[in-house]
Amino acid sequence: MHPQPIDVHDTADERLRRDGQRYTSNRRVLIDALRAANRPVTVLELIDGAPGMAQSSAYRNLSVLEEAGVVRRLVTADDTARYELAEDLTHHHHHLICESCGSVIDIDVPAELEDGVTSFSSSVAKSHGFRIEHHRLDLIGVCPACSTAAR
Amino acid sequence: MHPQPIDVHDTADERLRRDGQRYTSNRRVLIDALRAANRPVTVLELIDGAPGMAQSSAYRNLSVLEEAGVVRRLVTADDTARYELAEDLTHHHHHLICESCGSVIDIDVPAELEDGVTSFSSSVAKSHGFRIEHHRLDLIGVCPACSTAAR
DNA sequence: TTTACTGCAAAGGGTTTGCAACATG
DNA sequence: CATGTTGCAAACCCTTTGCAGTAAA
Repeated sequence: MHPQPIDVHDTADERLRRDGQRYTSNRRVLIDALRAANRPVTVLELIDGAPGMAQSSAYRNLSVLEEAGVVRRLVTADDTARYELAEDLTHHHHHLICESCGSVIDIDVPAELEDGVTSFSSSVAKSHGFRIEHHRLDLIGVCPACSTAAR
Repeated sequence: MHPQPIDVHDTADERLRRDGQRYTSNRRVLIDALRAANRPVTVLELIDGAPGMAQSSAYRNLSVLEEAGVVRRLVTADDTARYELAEDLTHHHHHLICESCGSVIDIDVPAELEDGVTSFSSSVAKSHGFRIEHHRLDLIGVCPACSTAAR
């Protein structure tokens, strides 16, 4: 996929510069937190994990990072936004969502299924005149912790 | 699937009663609007289409209807909730979403692809200890209207 | 005649924005 | 030193809730 391993910070820096933005320490902290999480995290989680960063800075920076294509914003089951690193900095994946507690886990999908989605996608693009940018395949249910807690 | 055609109003009435609720005229209006829309609609759209219904009633009723399994609440790209009739009152389908204007269109997925998702789903259920309730396969891009407007 | 439903208005909670101070190229 | 960035606080918007009155079983 990638000729050589991508350095997330270098890439972030580069993409921000392209937008006339700077790769500040707040932004670096956010990227590190997202990388460490390995799952989509809420803004509140990010703020809690980065004491000293103002809420507004977190929101503003995430928005700038999204604009630069470094992170992706998701809205899943609850109404709070979650962020993850852009797929070209990690890998293509999908999500397993607990509709009880809202937690999200990354999952990988078999190549055959992925291919099926891709070809379906292009046929819909044609029939509906859409330019399709990406797709989203979520499995939604109740996580082990929540089903245990409900007992 | 259904031995005989389901009447949406009868079913709504029945499911509400089961919950100790009544099928009032406000609720009927919402159901009719959802049925006419044939796509997920925002609460604001529903309120606009039902003059005289208080915002709070719309939100409360949609919530009651969701609880009764008559409607489904979605959060797609923008952060506003959208509602549609429950799938067992319509049919299983997926969504084509414009990330520019937020509009949502219902789409049907080929049976083979659907089967692939189902079997993947049960393997994930096993491996992660999740009880999987449903899935979501969205195609996300830019609708014809928005790509034209951008020119 | 009890219980659910309604509209109104106020509160709630995640997110955005105005502004003056700060930091970076 | 010009422009981007920050923190603070206020504003914003969608949604929820308290309450007193109304309607249905």
